[in-house]
Amino acid sequence: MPERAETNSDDTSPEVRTLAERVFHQLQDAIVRGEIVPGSKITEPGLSKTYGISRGPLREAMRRLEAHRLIERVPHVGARVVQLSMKELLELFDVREALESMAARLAAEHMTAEEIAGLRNVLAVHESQDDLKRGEAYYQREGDLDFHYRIVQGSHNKMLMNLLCDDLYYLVRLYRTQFSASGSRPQRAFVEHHRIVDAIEAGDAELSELLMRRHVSASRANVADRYAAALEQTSTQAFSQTQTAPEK
Amino acid sequence: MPERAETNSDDTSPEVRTLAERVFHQLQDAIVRGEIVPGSKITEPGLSKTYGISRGPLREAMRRLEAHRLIERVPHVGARVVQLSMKELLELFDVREALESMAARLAAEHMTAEEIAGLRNVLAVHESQDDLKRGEAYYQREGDLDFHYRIVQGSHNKMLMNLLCDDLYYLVRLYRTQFSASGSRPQRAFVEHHRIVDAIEAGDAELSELLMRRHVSASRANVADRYAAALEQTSTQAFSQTQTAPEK
DNA sequence: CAACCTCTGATTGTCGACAATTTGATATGA
DNA sequence: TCATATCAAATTGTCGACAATCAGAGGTTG
Repeated sequence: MPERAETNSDDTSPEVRTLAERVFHQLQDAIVRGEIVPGSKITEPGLSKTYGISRGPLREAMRRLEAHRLIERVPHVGARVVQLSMKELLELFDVREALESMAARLAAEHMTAEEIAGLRNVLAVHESQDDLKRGEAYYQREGDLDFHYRIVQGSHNKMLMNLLCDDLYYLVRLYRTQFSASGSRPQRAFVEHHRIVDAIEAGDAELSELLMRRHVSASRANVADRYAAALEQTSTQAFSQTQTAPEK
Repeated sequence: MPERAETNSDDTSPEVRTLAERVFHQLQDAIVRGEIVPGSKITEPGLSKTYGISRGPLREAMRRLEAHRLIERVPHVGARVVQLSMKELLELFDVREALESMAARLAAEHMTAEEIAGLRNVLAVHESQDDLKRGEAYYQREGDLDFHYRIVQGSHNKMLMNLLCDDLYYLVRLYRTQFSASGSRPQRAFVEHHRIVDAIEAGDAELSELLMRRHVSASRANVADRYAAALEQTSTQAFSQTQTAPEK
């Protein structure tokens, strides 16, 4: 539970001792949650006024957002929030498949008993919420990432953790708000999660890797299928936007 | 050949229209080449004077270097050039194994005839230099990366390209200057390179992935073995530094 | 009417100065 | 001698102002 530090609305959180840090996290949250509409242009004077800080720290925060691929900057022109195309989304899934399968393999080798217990606990929470039948949204939105988070942590590979947790997962969350449709194959994904934990607990590195690879791959295929179906009946309801022109 | 834009000693290169951009690339090169000694502290006034720019753009460049994991910053304290430990180096190899095997798989599916021809040409250049028996240094240092570069490009996955070429490969080069010893298994790696290209040309995605995975894994094992051997005879000559205390 | 040019407004890039914090040294005391 | 407290120098964080550049409105010309 104390993993991610979110909804830290303001002031002196543990690691936010500088204005640039704080506004970086605030902007990151705002973008991931869709509060700043994807594709829209963001100007330095505007943000400077909104967050009540000077342009100096703001520019540093934007540089970090750019490095995390949450905004795109063009010299002398400006910056705008990224807008993932379906192509880029599928690319993201390929990277996740490679990285997370490796993470699962390493997790099977290095995860401690406590970490495995915590992982099982996450599954239990999901199960209870799934029984309530209304947890689907939460399950797919944040709970699913909790599961993947813990496995990456269990790999005990700091570089892997940085890549997945600090870079890619924010993009995943951004996608989930951009394409309003959630993955929506809860029960199947749920079973897969259990199988993966079983393999990790058994210390079966190869199986863990294989199952995680299939899990991500299936998720990717699901998204691709739904997209194709939505394209068929051009009444694009499920996928709110596909390639809408950048506004303003 | 026009791939990487290096040795752009100064001024108006194609994409370097701002001071922050330029000093970023200059610092990146200086760090990767070891001109700035790893672990040493770098101060803003110092760099500001060295490169003749104000601290504003300099700080933005440093933020980018931080995002690329080439320097480490502590708020209110300062920044220092990263110093890879053997543990981190092995972690880097695990990430490369995951990412590059995926890249090889995608390359087998998407690489064009021209790209494959270019790849074969790279191998030919390596071969001729290997015949000269003195190309070992080049082969292991830059030529090897050329090969991997092209395969990643051939994956046609922009996200993968960004991760590997913009982030990890600079770390790889940094490691090669830090641990002065080169990988040094040229002939074997050379054969493996050929096998991989064969598989890609045949469009065999699974085989390409497997061979690349083994290739990176073998490289990792080689480094680990050499390190263990160097540790045995504590006269650490091959590995210049293992965990030297940060200086100054 | 369309294409091109000009100019204005706004935004980005850069700089120097001031405030806040840390680090290391010096001095003081037990 | 060791530990602690104080202080000064340097470095980092932040700000406001100026210069350079771009996007769009409006007018001109073919």
